[in-house]
Amino acid sequence: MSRKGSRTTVPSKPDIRTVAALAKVSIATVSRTINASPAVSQKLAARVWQAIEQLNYFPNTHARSLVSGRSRILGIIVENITNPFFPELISSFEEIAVAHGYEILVSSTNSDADRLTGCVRRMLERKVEGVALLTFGGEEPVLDQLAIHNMPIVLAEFHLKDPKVSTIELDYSAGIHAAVAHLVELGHTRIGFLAGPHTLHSAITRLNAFQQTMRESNLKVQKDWIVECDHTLKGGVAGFAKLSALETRPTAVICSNDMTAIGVLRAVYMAGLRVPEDLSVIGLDDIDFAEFTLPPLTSIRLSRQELAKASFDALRHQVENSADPNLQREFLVSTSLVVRGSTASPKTELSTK
Amino acid sequence: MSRKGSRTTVPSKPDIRTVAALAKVSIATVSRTINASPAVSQKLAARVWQAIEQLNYFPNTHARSLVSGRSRILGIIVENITNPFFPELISSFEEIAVAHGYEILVSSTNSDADRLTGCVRRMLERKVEGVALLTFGGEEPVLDQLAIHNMPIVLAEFHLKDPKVSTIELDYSAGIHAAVAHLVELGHTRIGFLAGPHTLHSAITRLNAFQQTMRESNLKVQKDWIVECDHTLKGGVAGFAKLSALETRPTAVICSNDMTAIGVLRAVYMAGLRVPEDLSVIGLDDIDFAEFTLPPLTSIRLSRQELAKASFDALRHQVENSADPNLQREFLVSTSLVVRGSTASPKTELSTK
DNA sequence: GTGAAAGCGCTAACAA
DNA sequence: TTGTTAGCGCTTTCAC
Repeated sequence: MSRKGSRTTVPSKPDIRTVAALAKVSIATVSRTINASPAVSQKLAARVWQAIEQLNYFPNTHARSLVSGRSRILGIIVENITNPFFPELISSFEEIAVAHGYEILVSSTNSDADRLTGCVRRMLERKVEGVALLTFGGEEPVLDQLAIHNMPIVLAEFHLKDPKVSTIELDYSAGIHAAVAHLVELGHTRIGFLAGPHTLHSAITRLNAFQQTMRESNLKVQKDWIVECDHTLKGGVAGFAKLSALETRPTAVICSNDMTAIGVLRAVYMAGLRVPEDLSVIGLDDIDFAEFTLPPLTSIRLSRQELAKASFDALRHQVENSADPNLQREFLVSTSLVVRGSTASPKTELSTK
Repeated sequence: MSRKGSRTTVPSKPDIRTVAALAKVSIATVSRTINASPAVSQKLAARVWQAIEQLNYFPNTHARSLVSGRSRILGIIVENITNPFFPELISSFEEIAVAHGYEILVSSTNSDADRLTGCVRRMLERKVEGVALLTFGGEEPVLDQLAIHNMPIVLAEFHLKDPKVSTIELDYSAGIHAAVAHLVELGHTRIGFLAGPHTLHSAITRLNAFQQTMRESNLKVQKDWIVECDHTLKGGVAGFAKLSALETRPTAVICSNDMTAIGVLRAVYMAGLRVPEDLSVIGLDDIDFAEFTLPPLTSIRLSRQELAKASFDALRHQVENSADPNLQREFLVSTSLVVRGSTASPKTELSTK
């Protein structure tokens, strides 16, 4: 059977040997040209490129991956693509990856362990070269699976003594410090915290950073001023409901993420109260939306660009230096406060209630 | 050279022949078992599955794709992943695709022709089996490229006489009719429209649907009540600025998408005015956020689930029935009005100004 | 029902 | 420098 079984002369999908034939060189030379091997003479390279143009040829990545063992695909698994924080993160990650010749495979787990397992499985099947596990929690079930396959991974806020695992540490203290200081300066002493789900590392770290900061600032935080929400808009609404049922309420609240904060904004409004007059609220993440809420949300900024860049760099380092004995790396992404309109001095009558 | 070059006995990546050896069958039988070919006896199939479990084996998709010519990857290209409409759409699409054994490749073009070209190129290289081009405009430059490769595609609001191209028609009239009727009922007669960029099909269709509806409702729309924005939050702010500079202003405005509407909400607030008292605003898309804006946004719902499902179905139909002479299909996704708090009767003094 | 063997399109030795 | 060739891991005839 002949290799090229096309029945017509229609511009059928060109093949490396179609190119070779047209350029009158061997397929090896075509391969070398494509891969920018220095061992090709200018003359032949030119002929090859011309043939490539003419045929509108491009290599089959599956064949390439199969033989080279390298797919040039990176996986990125996020917690919830519906939280704008993540699309912004993915967008940055994609941009950097594509610029470096990598393709990305995106998946969202919605904090569902089964979905996560499925994602990882599919990524393993597709032979991704590394995975950025940006779920901020719940990654334990797949860690072994990934380790078996010796897969480079990067985790946020989760340390592992494995040379293939890099960590991105998020330093919330700077931002949270600034947030508390900002509130104190405005005259607040009763500051609450709407936490994220305790299953998320990020939620715990954020809460801890808050408590630590409050201690350092000699501010007491009443137990019921800390309420666990779920990082969603609805969760913020529910969180505020709990807070407003209290005898002594906080005059300001810091939220574990912006979605929660936006939910609070909404709930306060529905309760006939006003932000920031009746309650100051501060978010965390500083998603693009934060600037467009009513009132504009004061938020602790966590740079998606930095996080994406750190993730990519960690992965790339591991992928491209797999000989290096000490691959594990640690990155630090910091936070800072962006003051907008959702914070103000507490009303006197309320603050003494 | 021996085929299995592993230097150790460490659980190295199992291969189809590792499985075959362990199950004491041929690799063909393993392949048949995996692919659920009926021509395998229960007995052998059981042995094979056991070996697969034991080795924690799964097939190499690149090898599979290479030989079968099918990658089981679908591409989805959206306009702007930063607009929550799209993550919601992608999320649905992914869910459906994964449930049917497909992987997806996501890309966002940001309405940049070069980026689009790059996306398509990469998808072609990865041998996707179909592409959902949900950019709502600007897809012309890549249509030929895709046609050359005989790629099944699905387009929104853009018809093409090509058997490999399906179209999803979005019926805005239902929703826009309802929106205008709602405003009229509230007493509005001066209704403006903040359009999307004229480079987007969806923007044009939406504007046309609005104008048509206004005509049918015997409502005059002043030329400068229609202002072109860009479907972003900032664009909405800018759009309102233009509107408020007018001599005679509309008392209500329908926006081409929710992002624009949310921008308007913000701009009105900054101008010291109020929604809906001073201006009624209606969005389009009904993204999840719409329910959480202040006031909650009245919006024309465009179901992401329906759109995702129609896109997937169109693609799947074409991919799996490529013998069918009449592959081209057309889907219709409808819209409906969701009334919330951003619309009310116009203030008398303003409406007579 | 099962197996042997021929490639899918490409890269990377190895030869020349 | 360039070409020849042996596979990468799998599916799929074609014999048995």
